[in-house]
Amino acid sequence: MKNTLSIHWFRQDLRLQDNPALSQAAEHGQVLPVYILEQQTDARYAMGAASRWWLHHSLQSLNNSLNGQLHIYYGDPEKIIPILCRQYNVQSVFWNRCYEPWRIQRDAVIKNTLKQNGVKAQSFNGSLLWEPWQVLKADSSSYRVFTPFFRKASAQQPVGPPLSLSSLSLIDPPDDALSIADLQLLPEVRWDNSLADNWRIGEDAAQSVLQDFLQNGIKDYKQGRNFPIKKNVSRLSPYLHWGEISPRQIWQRIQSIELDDNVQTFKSELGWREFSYSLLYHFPELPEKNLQQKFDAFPWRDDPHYLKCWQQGLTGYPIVDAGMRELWQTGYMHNRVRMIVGSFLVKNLLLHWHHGREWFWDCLVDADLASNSASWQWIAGCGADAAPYFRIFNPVTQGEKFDASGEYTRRFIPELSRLPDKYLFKPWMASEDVLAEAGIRLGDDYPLPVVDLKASRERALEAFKSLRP
DNA sequence: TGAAATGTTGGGGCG
DNA sequence: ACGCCCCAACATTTC
Repeated sequence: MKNTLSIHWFRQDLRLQDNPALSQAAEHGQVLPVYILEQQTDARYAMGAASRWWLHHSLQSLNNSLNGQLHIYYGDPEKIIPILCRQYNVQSVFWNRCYEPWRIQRDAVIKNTLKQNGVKAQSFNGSLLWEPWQVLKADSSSYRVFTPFFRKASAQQPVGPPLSLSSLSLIDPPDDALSIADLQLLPEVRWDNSLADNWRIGEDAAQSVLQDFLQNGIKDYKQGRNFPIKKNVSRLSPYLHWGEISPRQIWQRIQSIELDDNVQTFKSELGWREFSYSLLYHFPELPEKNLQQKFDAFPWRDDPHYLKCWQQGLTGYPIVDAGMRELWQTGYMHNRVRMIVGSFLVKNLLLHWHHGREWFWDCLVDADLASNSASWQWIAGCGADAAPYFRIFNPVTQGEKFDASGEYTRRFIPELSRLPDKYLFKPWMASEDVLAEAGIRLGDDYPLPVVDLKASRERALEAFKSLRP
């Protein structure tokens, strides 16, 4: 082994296996493994509370895998990394690329600084199957429609095999180094117990979640993924976001399974993640600006009461409220239900998709700038390849169709647990007798509908019509 | 990766 | 037997 020292700068790649930058650092010699909690001045990009909670545990797990030798810092990487390089006489700095616009700019500055200081700086692809500049149309412009994007991407040279890490020779952190606890990532008011019940965090956990999905979930993925009570979704999104698993590791494992409709559908879901990153890269304003400009004139309402009802799961529509409470309690929401609550916020309540983006950003353990922004634009109808605006989900029908047994809804809305299936998704239709029998006083134990479905649907369609010239 | 309105068809009850 | 109506079931159109 050569007698050199490299920094591996951990970011959204909190794993040891299939980590291109880390493997490279390890091959160069000794490694200084660094995590920097960034001082984020732009509130739009500051981590949400659920993300901070996950990060705390993910760092714990990573630090354990590194024999407690992870170097923890807090502050501005532009300053910290050059200082570390001088302090430890570091020859090279390696990291895996991130694609948030502010990070792309910032990383470029750091790379320049390091090169000027005579330090080698090199970045790698550790988070995507295809980087945004690798999937372009014939005229070098980027795709705005998913299907051709995914077709083009899939036709590219096959995703390479994951890298393995042979041996790591690490540098001990100094005695006065920060601990993970010093980062104060956990909430002061300890609301996180219900999150902890739902997740195992870290690289090993990610592999076992994948293993379980491949053994059980994927068999009926195409159909089963629509039913929030079934265990057909992978729940890999937070692990992917934090890089506890790489998409390449998942892709490779899938290749060994017989390619049927279920596998194809799951692959295309990984494709949607890639598509979101491509959109964010080529349209850096994706988190803010409507991709379809005509939506700039959309007459959104401003109604804090509506918003609060939605956030707290008190809209009076059980499938919507169940989803919002699942989000609050577990840091996650089943994808089908995300579409239902999204449609409800943007269409029935006529509130700006930015409100949904912000709430999800704060509550989701898989909060991801690319996926979150692209998905809210999709459901709002203003995005790329979006759901047409007039596609408005009916929360009663959706509940009856996708949670027919009511198990999901009753799990998160226990006050409705004794209401018969027939009225579970429309409690306001139940007679006084039925409600009394179920022990429910509507408007008291559970809210009356915050808006009328038919009227709010028509209001949304009117609002949409106003955009047409 | 909708839902509602509207249109069409065909079986069966009934005068 | 026949026409008429009703309506479920399905298909198409519209938002």
